[in-house]
Amino acid sequence: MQSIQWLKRLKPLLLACKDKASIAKVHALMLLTGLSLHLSFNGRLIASYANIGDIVSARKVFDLLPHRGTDAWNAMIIAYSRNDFPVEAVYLYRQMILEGIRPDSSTFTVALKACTRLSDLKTGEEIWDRALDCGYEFDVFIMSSVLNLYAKCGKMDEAIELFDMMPRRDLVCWTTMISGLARSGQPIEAVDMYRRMQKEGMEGDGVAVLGLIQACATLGDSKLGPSVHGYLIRRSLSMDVFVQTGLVDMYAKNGQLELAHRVFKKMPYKSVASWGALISGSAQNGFAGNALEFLVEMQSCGYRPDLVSLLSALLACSQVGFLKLGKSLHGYTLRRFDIDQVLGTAAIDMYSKCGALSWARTLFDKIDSKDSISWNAMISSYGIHGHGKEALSLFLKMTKTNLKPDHATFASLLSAFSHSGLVQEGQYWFNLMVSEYNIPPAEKHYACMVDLLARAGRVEEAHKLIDSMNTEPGLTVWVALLAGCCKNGNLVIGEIAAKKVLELNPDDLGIYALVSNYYAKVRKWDKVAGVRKIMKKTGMKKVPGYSVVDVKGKLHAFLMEDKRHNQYEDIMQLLDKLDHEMRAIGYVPKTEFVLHDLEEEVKEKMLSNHSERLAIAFGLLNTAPGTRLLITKNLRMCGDCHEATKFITKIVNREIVVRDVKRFHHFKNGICSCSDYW
DNA sequence: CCCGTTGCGG
Repeated sequence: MQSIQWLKRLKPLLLACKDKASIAKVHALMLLTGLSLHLSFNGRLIASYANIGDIVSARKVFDLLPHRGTDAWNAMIIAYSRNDFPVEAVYLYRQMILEGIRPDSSTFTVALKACTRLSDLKTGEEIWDRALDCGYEFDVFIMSSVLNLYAKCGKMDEAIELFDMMPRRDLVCWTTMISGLARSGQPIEAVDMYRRMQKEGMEGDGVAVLGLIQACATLGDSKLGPSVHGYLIRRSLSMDVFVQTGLVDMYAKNGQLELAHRVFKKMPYKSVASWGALISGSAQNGFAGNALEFLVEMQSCGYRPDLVSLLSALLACSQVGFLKLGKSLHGYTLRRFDIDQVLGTAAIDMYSKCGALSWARTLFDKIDSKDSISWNAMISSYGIHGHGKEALSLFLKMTKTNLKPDHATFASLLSAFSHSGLVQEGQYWFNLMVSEYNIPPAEKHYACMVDLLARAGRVEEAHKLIDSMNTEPGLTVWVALLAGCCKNGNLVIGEIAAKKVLELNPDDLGIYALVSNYYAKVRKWDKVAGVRKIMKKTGMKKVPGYSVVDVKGKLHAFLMEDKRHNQYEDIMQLLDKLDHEMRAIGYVPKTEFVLHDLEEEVKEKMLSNHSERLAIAFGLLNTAPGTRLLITKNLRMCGDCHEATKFITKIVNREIVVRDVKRFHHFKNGICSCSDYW
């Protein structure tokens, strides 16, 4: 009886222990009074050590116990599970079974959680079978763990089936289903699940609504998100760091960066993940500058950037061609984290997109444990630089390793062929992908092939390939076909492609620009007007085009008609001078690339005001003669600017490298490395 | 009686 009273008195004491010394003091007291023999008390001691992350001491207590009951085993399994040792947790569960200790509901729950962490469906099902044998058929704790196991292992259908069979469901089970659906790419079903829960008389808490928030983040619905946010406020649900970070992530993913920032600024306590959500959201929506500023701000606020934030920052560098910063970030990240494929792959991508293809290759050769993603990144790198042959030889090298080329590898390879106009190779490997590698061609593979054929002038063949598809051809293949028709002009097929593209209601202004260009090319002015009418409707993604030029390791960004720039006058003067010289050697402005109804002369003026031209002129003005220029554009390079740049390299005798959203263009002596396959 | 289950950024 006395020991129970001791237990009651020492329990809060033990829970309040924040360091090893104070736990050890209580431990010593227990040994002195003989309390250590009390089973449940030992469980608490193990838990206390586990709480402060001292797994070694926890295990020492466990090992020294003369009698180990279910509670002690549970405490040790929980200790492993909580401290990120799922393998050990599962191992201990197995040992417990072998030693004939009877597991209880808690044991199964925690062991299942550990399996979920490991994505080990097989062991999980085995544990669940035993739980059923032990009579825990209707235990909601075990059931929610099983639902979560299925959800995390990508078996959402099984989870739904199981969920529907349950006689009683608590809020945690509903929440598991809602966030499981949201994260497995079924956001609409997640929202439906929430509504179904409400209909059955259950109201969600903050955690459940967070599932809804995640659904909105993947749904990309700019109206549903704020309405869920409003619902959260109306019901005055707890807004902890998790929920608030979820909101930041949701707004950021939907491109509503101002709203994301507003929620973020109001957060009383921020976590590293909150910063990460903001940084990655900015980087992924093309706001590279903001992403990098947030990284700096994060550090000055005393937060240490973790791998996720750093990877997002690397992505931002590769978007704007910020080689200098990208390189130092890569170095910094390497020093802090183990070299792994994720970082390696991100860095390969960054180096190659910043124009340092050979550095990318050096890094690639240095990575010890390359996975197929590393190979794919390197193959794509050759592709965007227009080195189709090198991409192929690297691919062949990969087939000699024990890694199998997958659908993504072939997507990289085929796109490399299309950037280099290697039609025969493309057809050969496309066929082999299906017949030898048993990879069913997906939309992206067809898009590459259509692109390859159509741009090479084989528009009919491209159209036939689309007809042969087993699945409904989507937007990307029709856009590829139309782009080919735009280049080579094919009235019948171009008409079909343009119609299909419009039917699919793209939300990207760039695609409408392509349709408009096509109609302009075949002189169907009424259709051009029709497309422009659609473009004027709001609700479409308006990505402002900008170009960035690297001058002595410093970046300078230009928008179209950037008159605020302090060298604007000089830039315009230089462009004027170049314009005259260009015309003298055969340049004719391609005014069809201007999408407004204006006088020809005004259109020509607009062309020479494009951001890429301003960036080139600024670069020419501020670097020594002969210096290679590197320009990065966030959209496709304008066709007229592409033509003009060829002439400029001839006149100024410089190498100009432009990386647009699709690929690299190395301009030299009046020709471009893309052979006009842009 | 308690424990254990669901939730953030790549």
